Amino acid sequence: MELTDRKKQILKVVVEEYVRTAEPVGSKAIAARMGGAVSSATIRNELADLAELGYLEQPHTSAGRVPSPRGYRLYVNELMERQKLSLSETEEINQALRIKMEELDRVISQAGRAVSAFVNYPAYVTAAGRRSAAVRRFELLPVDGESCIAVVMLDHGRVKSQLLRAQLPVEVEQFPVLVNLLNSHFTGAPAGELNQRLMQVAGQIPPPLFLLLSQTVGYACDLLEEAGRREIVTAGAKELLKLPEFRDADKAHELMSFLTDRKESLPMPEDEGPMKILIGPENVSDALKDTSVVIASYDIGQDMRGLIGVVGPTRMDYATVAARLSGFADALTRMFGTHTLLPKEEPKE
Amino acid sequence: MELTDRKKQILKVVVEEYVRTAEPVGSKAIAARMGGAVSSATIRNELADLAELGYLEQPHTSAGRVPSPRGYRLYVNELMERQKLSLSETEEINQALRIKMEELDRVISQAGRAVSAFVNYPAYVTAAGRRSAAVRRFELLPVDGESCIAVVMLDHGRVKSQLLRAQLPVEVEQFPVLVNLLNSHFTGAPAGELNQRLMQVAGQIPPPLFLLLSQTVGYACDLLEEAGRREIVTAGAKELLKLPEFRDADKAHELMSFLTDRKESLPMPEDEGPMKILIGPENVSDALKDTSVVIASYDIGQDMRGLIGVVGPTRMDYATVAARLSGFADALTRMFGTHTLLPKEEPKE
DNA sequence: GTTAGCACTCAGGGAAAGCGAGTGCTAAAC
DNA sequence: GTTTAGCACTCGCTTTCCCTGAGTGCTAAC
Repeated sequence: MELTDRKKQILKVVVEEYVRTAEPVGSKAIAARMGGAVSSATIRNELADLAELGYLEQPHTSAGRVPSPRGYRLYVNELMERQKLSLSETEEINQALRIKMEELDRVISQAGRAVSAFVNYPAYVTAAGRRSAAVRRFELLPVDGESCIAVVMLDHGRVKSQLLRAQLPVEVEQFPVLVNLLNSHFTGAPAGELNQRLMQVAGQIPPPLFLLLSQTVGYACDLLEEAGRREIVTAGAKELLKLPEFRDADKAHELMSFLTDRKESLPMPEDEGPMKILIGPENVSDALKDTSVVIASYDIGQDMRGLIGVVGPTRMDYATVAARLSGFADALTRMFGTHTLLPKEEPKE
Repeated sequence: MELTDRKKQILKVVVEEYVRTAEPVGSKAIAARMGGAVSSATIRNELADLAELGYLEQPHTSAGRVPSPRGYRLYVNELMERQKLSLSETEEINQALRIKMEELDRVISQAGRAVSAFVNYPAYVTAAGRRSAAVRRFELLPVDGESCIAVVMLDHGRVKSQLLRAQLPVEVEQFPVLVNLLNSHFTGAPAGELNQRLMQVAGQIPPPLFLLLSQTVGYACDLLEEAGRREIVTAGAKELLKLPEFRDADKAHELMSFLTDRKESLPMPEDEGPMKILIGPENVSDALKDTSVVIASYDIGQDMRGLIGVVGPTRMDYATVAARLSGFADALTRMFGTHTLLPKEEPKE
């Protein structure tokens, strides 16, 4: 038995109708939506074939048909019409991203909320460097005899600073020495190596200075580690409650717990494709076995990359979600391209 | 009719039993829990009195009794036994707060999650200054001819920095001039005044410098505004789904939306008392009319103050929540007292 | 290959019945 | 006056049963 064009057409109608109503779709309804060209009896024959081929399922004998994961997959791969965003939708995205680009974390969490509100499903957002970061430059600003501000400049122009307190007094003249030492020995190296280098210079400088030094390096290590660790922000878990498949509080609770407490297990594809759709059992995590995830990637500067994902029931409006999500990803890429949050790395390096 | 000791005792049992089981409490159960000193018939008479006095309600004729908000209030004010935290609970709190004290925001959001997990209800956390903040000191670190790092030191030793790009080249020798200007004209003032001062010096310095100056001041304004604005973090909304009163998805959704989208309306008492309990209709927001909120405050340094709140059904285990919450608040206060995140303000000022 | 017709299936909804926890009242006991 | 046993009554909840109707699968005719 082969998959004729008409069968595909019917599958498409079933998916779209089921997505809309969340109710199994009957032969009559399909015949109606196909313009009455064929009768419901014909449709029934076709439906039986589609079920046998594994594209449709039947909740029980006397109910309509529901797409199987395989059916959704075919729909997504071949049948789905690529939607374009309307002008007002594009405007909505831009509006949502019209935020002060302060820290990356904030942008990401704001983006998460916005995406979720935009697609009406829970969403998650991440950003991670493609290679490990390193300190580009150190600076120390004396505050008083016992404390100073450590300024650490990372790649991509990210700057962080913190107040340090040396327990022992340090001469102001010593600071340039320390800064020199920091910049000559502790720049350009990955976090793991910094502590080794610290050990190497341990004996060569007086204790008060070393204390400050190690505090600064420790701070830098923290920053690098934090920059390397990808932070995952989830938003809009509450959207689940609007869906009929999650009216059951236990089910909703389970997935929400997953979204908030085990974010790390959310799918984070490494490959570079612009968009990925995981349907039901295609998901690795058990908790996502009967949900679908749509993931788009966006660029942050040259070598950082982020993901936006949307989690929903397998009965998801893939066409709309895909369109909106990729619109969002594009907007983010554009925004990071033009904005000053992460200026281009200096060429002279 | 007066409120005898025995009536109070019965009310206490009703509250505690109802909190435990979420089911209306019957006369027999009460008699049993009071050691069989009186019969259920006697209890019934007392229950009728308590209902008439407004401390109890009856969902329907043939059901047991349920505390009214007034009943809970009496319980909280007079009847509730102040619980002490067990050693393991104290340890659990300390464990949860054993985090790197990086930025205030992170500490707060981590604390929110921890509190929520600890009491099994949604929680929220805030921090706000008691008076408006001001910049204590500026510093500019040249990076190359066109950009520099602005370091802004606020009260309480909070330091923030950002990379600025002047569109026009600036001589390195000019930076100390600029820093002087910044420190002499733009420190100690509230955010609102900074822009006025910027106008005053506008004509007196060359454009490239002024550009950098205004960027720096703008950055400082943002920081001050951000520091003044109290950020509210909510966590653990999903805990609601475990409660029988929120098995209804719509109800849960409504409260969750409130918790995530209209946080600002959560109760934030101004008065200094260490703990506040709002029961059902005592809440101002409609969305909280049949929930209760328990709020504790903690100190951050000398003149910042934070709140932790817990939101739950009126049928809340007030004794335990109150004990755990105040334990948490104490732990936070202690932590901020000893930690270096916000060192004491220098006395010489 | 398509269609009309028809018997069959089965979830969902509503009515009816039974159950049981709990009440309120009365009258007797303390 | 307070407490208690006894008893009739109430009423939400659960179960059962029946009915309805949407939808199917099959067969036979087109």
